[in-house]
Amino acid sequence: MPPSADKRRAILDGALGTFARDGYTRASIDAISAAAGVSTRTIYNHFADKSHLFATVIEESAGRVADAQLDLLDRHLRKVTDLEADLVAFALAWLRSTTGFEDHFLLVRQVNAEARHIPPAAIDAWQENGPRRVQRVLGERLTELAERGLLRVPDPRRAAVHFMMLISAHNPSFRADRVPDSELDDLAAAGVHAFLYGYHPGNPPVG
Amino acid sequence: MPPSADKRRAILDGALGTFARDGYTRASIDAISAAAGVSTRTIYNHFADKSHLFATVIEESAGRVADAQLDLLDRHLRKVTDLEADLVAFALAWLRSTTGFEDHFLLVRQVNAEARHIPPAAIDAWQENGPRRVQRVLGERLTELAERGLLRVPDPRRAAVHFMMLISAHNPSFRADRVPDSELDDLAAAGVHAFLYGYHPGNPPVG
DNA sequence: CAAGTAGTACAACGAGCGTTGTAGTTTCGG
DNA sequence: CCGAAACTACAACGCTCGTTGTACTACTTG
Repeated sequence: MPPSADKRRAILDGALGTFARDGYTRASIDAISAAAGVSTRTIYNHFADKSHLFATVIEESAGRVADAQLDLLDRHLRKVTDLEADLVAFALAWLRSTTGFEDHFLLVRQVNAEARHIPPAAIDAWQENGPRRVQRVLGERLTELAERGLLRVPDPRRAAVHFMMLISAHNPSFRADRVPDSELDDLAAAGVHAFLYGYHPGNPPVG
Repeated sequence: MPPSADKRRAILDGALGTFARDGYTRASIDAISAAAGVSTRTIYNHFADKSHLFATVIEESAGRVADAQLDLLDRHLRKVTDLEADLVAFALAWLRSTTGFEDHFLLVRQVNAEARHIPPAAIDAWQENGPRRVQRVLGERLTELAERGLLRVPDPRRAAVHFMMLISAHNPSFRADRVPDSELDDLAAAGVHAFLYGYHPGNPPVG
């Protein structure tokens, strides 16, 4: 009888929510086991200790989020016909998708806060398995658009980061405060507009 | 003999560093008192409890950082002659100034992670006393530039946020990894260029 | 059906923490 | 120089937590 994959899944799900909401230190093994519907002992049968559980949770969750985002990239930026409209549609889909992964992005903020207390290897596994993968592919799509003459992209990775920051620019210092649904369209449209034309008065050229 | 202002300052300084590095939960009163060179009892003579101490630390620190940033705004964006060069100089000064406030920005990440466990009033006091003040003034400066015909700024607050995000766009998901000094110039220059001209191939207009 | 193992409930441990009380010491204004 | 009160050192309290051991139950597989 091998350790059950179902229990493992339940533990990871419960741990994600608990770590995300309470942070590493505050999240007790008891609380995680309760959230997972599992005994504390079972957690220790699946994971060596709390820190290994945490590292597994963040890497696994980042992988799933990155998969979803890569899917969005594929669906929106493979065939672009109306540059600005398609970028806005993509930005909106991107923003809306974050609603389904709230615990994950909460957890990312926990990682940012706890960085000093997390082994660099775990940080790197998370970054590589998640954000960096997405940034690379977004950079590739932007490069394709540049090759079609629709953009000017001297540094794909930087352009990808600029794009992501602009479309999610709500409150730079406090990511926890939510964007009201009614402002999502504005946020995406303004972000894409700034990404394309900046704030120089000559732009957009034909405006 | 009123409670000593020196001791209060020492407590706030020690608490800032300890909270910033270890987070609210992990930072023990013993560790804070040791960092401050003060007995634990003195902390409780100055502050009601740990949570009030934390709220005071973040608000106070945010105020000092905001003052420094407002100073930079005054020095760089009052008289602009060469738009792009002056913005790059401002961006660089801004980025360099963060080096002197590392503990503060660490603390901000802790607040982002702990948001659910901090009273909304404390969050608001921090936001108002710090980031929002700076965003408003940056918005005003950008508006002045727009009135001189140097920019097109439909929404000052949004433009301010876009500017700040673009010039500090290093790793969106992991703010803890430092920008090497050698890349600061590139970061500022690329951020300002994107802010002015975006990624549309027609820009910059005169090339 | 029989056996072995995953899972559970529960108790126990040692350690750390926030907070308070107390008694002694330092410091500073009058 | 004296007295009030700010400060310190220290012990104690009640609580929580990570982790482990143990004895019992449930399930799956041969």
